[in-house]
Amino acid sequence: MSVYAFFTYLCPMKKLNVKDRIIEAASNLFYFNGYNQTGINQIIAEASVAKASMYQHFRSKEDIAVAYLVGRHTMWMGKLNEFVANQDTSKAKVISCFDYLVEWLCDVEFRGCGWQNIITDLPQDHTKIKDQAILHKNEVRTWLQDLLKKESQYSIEQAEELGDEVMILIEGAIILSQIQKNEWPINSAKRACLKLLA
Amino acid sequence: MSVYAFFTYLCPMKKLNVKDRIIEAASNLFYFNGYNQTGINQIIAEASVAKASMYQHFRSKEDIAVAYLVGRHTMWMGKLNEFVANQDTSKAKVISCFDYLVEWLCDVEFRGCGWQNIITDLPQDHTKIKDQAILHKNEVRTWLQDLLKKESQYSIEQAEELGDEVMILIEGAIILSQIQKNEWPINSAKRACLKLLA
Amino acid sequence: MSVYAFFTYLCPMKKLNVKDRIIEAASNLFYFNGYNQTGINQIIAEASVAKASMYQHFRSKEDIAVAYLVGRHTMWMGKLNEFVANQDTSKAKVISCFDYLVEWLCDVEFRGCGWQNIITDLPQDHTKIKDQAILHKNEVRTWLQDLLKKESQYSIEQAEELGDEVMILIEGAIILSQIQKNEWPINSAKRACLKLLA
Amino acid sequence: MSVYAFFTYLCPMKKLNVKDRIIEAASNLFYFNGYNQTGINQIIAEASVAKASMYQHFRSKEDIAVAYLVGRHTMWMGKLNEFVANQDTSKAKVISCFDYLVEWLCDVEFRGCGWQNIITDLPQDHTKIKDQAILHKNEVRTWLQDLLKKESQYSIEQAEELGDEVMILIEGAIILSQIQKNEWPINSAKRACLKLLA
DNA sequence: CATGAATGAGGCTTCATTCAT
DNA sequence: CATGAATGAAGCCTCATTCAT
Repeated sequence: MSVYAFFTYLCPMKKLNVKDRIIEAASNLFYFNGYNQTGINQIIAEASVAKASMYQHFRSKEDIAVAYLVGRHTMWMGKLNEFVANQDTSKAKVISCFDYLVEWLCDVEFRGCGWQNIITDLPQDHTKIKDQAILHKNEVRTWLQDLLKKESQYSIEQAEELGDEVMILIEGAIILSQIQKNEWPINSAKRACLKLLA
Repeated sequence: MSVYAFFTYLCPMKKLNVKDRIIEAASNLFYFNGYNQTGINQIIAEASVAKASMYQHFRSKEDIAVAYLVGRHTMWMGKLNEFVANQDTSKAKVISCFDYLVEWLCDVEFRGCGWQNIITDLPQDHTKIKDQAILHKNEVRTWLQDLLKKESQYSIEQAEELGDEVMILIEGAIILSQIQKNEWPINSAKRACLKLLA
Repeated sequence: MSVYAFFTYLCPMKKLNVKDRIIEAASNLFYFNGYNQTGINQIIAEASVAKASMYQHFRSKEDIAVAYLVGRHTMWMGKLNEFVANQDTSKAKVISCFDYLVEWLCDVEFRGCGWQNIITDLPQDHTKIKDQAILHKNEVRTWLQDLLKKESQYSIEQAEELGDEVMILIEGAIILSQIQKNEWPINSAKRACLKLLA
Repeated sequence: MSVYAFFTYLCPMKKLNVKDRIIEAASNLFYFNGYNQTGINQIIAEASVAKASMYQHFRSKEDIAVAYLVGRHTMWMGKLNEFVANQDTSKAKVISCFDYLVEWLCDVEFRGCGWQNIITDLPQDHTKIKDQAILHKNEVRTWLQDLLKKESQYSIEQAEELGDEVMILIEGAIILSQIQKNEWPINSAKRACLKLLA
């Protein structure tokens, strides 16, 4: 299965306890099938956990989703940092983000972004989930800006603006490749990124 | 209510018949609340229609969504064309797309793209809806490329590449402004667009 | 298709008018799929008739079923009489009834008796349909008794008793072959009939 | 109420739990009103159970029917064995089956056979119910044959043939008495049985 | 004689959650 | 820490029938 699937990424050696089994099961179901498409019963079946045991650890389905997103953030940022580590310059790291996207999204058959996917069709009151999305996207944004700020080529202001622009290319590439089930949007985004950072 | 809300855009004068009442009610609910958050009962209540009347016109909830997306496409492209009409050059029209985004998305309180929102959390077998999203995005893509091809500044190849890059900026701006509930992503996207088309 | 399927048996040459088209369509659907499994919409679709046209000819679904049963009675008794016509003696005619059952039931893949099938799962108030079943079974009963009364071998009383016994063998053979989807019950019934009429 | 009505036959003393309450309510409704005439809502109302509780115990309405038929089989065979127990010979036991039919069918006002009634008007895909009918009828058939094999009067072959013939008389008597709402078919069947076993 | 839109009642099933054990 | 029974609300959909045209 996809290396981007298992939450096990976070603790690959230990036998998982109940809470982590729930999170892992829910993570794969939420990401690959969707939050609304995933029922509580599916989660406990997949996790081999009793229903009330689950509600002992999580107040609601939304809370499980929050745990899923927290874990996914750690995993996703970890993989990203790993991926760009072998690039020499900050600018090269930023550009190689798009290679990361290709690897990731092809691997998950263009299932798109876990945060984008979950916030688009949610009850009005599921604010905790929406907050997670804001949090995650802000961290990615800052991560990009921080890298570009290390490039003497750009002023602080330029670095921030460029970071935002790259961020938007990333978001657009993810959602468009998901709709089209094709990697061309990621390639186009990389090309645009190269022009902007020139 | 938002000028982008009512399907009535398409036939603003006539008293709506049952089918159109259903589409209008469903359109607003699907767009503003989400496809999964909207029940058949809500739709028929809002449209003041009996349940079986609804199923006389639409085989399933998915089919209503398809009608919604078809109508929304006409509305959205119409508004876009109207908006950019007062620009002199093709390039200016493309750039003013981002002003269109600002007007639209602020008006709907950053509710995002109807097609992006509906395809991210859907049963596997809802292919008709997914096809509508592909269709819509392809039309926007072609629309952008066709405009840029009219600019003698660019070769055919350049126009196509630039069109794709602008497309990605648009998609990224929409989804990111939706998550952040803020227009900065649209402004950043416009800035990036200006650089790319320079 | 099965020669026992089409109601057309009754008027094989003429182009069918609306009423007859409805009866024919309903007949095949009621018999082969079941009364409860058959919807009004299926009937009008199969008959290529508008819904209100149908309600012009029949007050209710039950009334269509009555027309179906009346037609089926004529058809079924007609085929039976045709089948036994080449037998010389009355007793031989009665015995050959079971050959008729084999031909008929194999042809319709052991779909069983139209009257038995329709009266077993019906709203309490569908008395008109139940009456049709009583009528039909009484006619078959009388038909058998009348044949046996022609045999000088039996007294009137004996003929009536034997007729009832044969009737029961026929009913049992039909329903049991339907459950088992096999012709052995018909063969066993014929064997028993031979013993009783000996 | 009829002693043949309540599933309580199986556990007459204990206070019934939810699952058994469902089976009992459904059993009476399915048998006396028919499978198609009985809605889930009626069952849960009669059983005083919440809808979702019901679906915790049974995957579908068909599954409830299977449980009904399994329970009915135990009840029906039990009552039959009880009834014929006081007969001395195997032959007498077989013959007294028809007295059992009279007692039973008069008691239930000629409502007929639960298995015959349920398989005649069923969706194509309800195979589990149809299988139950085959199972039940096979057990009755074997039960008759086994009894007759104990009679030294008959060879094995004769016993099997006679068993089948009696089986058909039983089936015919049940369905015909149901249509006619009268016990004469059972009496005729008994008379025929006496002749065949002579 | 034909049409198809409109209906109210009800069909079966699933949801996330809580409770007693 | 685990269990699974029980729940109310809601899910999507189909029924036979009537109405205005």
